Amino acid sequence: MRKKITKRKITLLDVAKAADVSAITVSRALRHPASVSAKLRERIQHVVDDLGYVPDPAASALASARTNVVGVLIPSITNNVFAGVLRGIYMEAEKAGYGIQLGNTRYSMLEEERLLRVFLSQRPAGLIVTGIDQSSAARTQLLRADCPVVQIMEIGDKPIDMMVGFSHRDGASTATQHLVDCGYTRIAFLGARMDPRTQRRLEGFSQCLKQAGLFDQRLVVTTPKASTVTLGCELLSELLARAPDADAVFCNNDDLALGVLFECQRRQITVPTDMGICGFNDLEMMAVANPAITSVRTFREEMGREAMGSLLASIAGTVVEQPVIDLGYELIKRQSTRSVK
Amino acid sequence: MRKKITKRKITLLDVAKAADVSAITVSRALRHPASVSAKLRERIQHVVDDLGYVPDPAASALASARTNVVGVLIPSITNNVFAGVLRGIYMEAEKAGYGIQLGNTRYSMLEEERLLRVFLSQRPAGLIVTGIDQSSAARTQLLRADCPVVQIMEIGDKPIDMMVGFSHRDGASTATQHLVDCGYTRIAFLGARMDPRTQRRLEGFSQCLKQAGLFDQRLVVTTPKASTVTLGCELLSELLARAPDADAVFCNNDDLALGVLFECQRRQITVPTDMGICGFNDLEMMAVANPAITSVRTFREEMGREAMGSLLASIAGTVVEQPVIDLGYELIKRQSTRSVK
DNA sequence: TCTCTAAATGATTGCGCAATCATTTGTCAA
DNA sequence: TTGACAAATGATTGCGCAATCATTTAGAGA
Repeated sequence: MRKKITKRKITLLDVAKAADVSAITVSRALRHPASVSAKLRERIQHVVDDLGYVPDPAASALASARTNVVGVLIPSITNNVFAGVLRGIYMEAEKAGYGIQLGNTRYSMLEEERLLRVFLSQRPAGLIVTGIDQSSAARTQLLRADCPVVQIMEIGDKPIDMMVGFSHRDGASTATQHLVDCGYTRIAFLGARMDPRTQRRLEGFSQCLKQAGLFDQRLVVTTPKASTVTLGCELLSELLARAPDADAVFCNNDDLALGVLFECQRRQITVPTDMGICGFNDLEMMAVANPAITSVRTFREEMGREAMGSLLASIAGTVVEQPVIDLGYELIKRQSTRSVK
Repeated sequence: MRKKITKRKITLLDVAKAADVSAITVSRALRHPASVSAKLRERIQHVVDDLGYVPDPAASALASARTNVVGVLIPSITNNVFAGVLRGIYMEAEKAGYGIQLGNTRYSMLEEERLLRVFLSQRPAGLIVTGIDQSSAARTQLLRADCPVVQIMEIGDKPIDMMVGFSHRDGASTATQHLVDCGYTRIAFLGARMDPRTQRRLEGFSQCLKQAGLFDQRLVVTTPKASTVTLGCELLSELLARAPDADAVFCNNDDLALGVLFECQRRQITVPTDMGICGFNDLEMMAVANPAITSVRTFREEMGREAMGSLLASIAGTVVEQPVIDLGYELIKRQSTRSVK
């Protein structure tokens, strides 16, 4: 299957000879055009185009001890939420000519450590990691890394380097308070996966309800399973079996919320009067469901862009003035929650 | 922000000295354990663990003119369909110790060419590209590439090297025939993005309906916009404005189908009696919608796994016995289509 | 025990580039 | 015109590893 290459590779030296300059001058002309006179730059560029010279990243990496690849560690590649973030990351990376190496930690700290070791051995230009709950070994590796690091999705007190995210606890708390304000009194929490961010959402939920004197542990239904629409149906069924008087649910995320809506439709439970529904992330489809589903909007693509932007600035040597960026969230109230006082 | 590394890097030579063997023996012990005696292998492994030696991929790539990175070109990173494929790709790649470099062509042939040039300059171990409609320049590049290539998502006559996919035309045709068999007579096509695969689905749709004597160009509603649930609502509205008598829709994909269902609910159009709905891909949520939505199931994760599997086999030098793998599809009939004769 | 062959191990070299330091050229003010 | 200094360019070297070829050792058969 493998084809043979017959033609010898065009190297920097070939270009240099053809342009009648030294190899290093060609190298400079391509990497730091400003450091070469305009005349030479033009001549060299012409020869480069002519010969079809393409730099060898491996040789460059070896000589400079630095690649132009940014490592990105996320816990899932099928989760819609990360798709948006990745999109933002790619957009910025591409513009700047950086490549992305993606690692899937599958919500496992051990796997994260392993991938980190692999990635760091490749001398990345920078690293983007998800969340703020790295294992202490991973944290140590990241602190020692000789490249900038951005933690995304969340914000916290002790950034390894930079952070771009928002407070999941506050987002959940705001959403829950909205349900309380609507007059719902038996408000449930449906949670899948239960990763650190979901945990914090549950904290925000619990805190808010305790303050309102409405917290009931029996209304908290969680599972370690991955979140799906189907699972939303199942969790609602479980909730109703346990607590038939539940009158609202705050869902870990929008997949579950949609499943809850579908299950309510099947059970002839009227939304929002018999059951209020609130999701998290505000996926595009939330706005067109029947009824449209209230959700906490998060700025995922922007998060990716900001993360890569900070990283690139740091790689370029700029002192990043704002190492922790809080992108916030926005509660989008729709028909699935309404005042039932 | 950048930290300084003080400790010198541990190299192959350091390990070799500590184990009292030559550097190349250490290299062999790590890459081809079988070619080194068991005794030595063990001694070397011990020293490697002891010193925490990690090979430098850049040096390895330079010396061997080969990386352990597989380039993957997909047209979208937010599209659910590719998320599944990527998952399969990552699973296999990880097991074999290969890294993935992802490129987003954004449905642009020019961008694909550009990314191909970038990727090929990095001496990838293999390439996975989407579809069979590469530009002739891209195709030439791929044919010349000195690494194995897998085309995914579709199958066709002239594989560059290997292919893993299915026939979109046949899938669409089967789904359309099902609608015909149900007794629908004014069957519409809703299509977004209109990439080559969607085009072929439209071809299958048209061909089937022409054969049944039911084809009507006014029932074909397409847009270059990216597919979303919201867009499904809009396209149905457009269809009904144009042809109020439409009694079934075959949707380009499941996002649109869900949007159509939502819009039918809003308009009090009863599914499946007043309107039959069929999607494509069979995303998880199709099964739990109300009514559950008929769809053409595709085997996306398996496609990723098979593609990477073939690639790895080819990289390993195995002669791939089956260069074109047709994974087929499966029509999943649900409540959104029912006999209305 | 000796030869022959295969398996195991080693020495040398170069992959293509950028860092470092050295040198040349150009520019400006006195 | 000259000197001083900055800008532009060049020569050398080594990054860490694997390919190639050479050599040694072990094992089998006679």
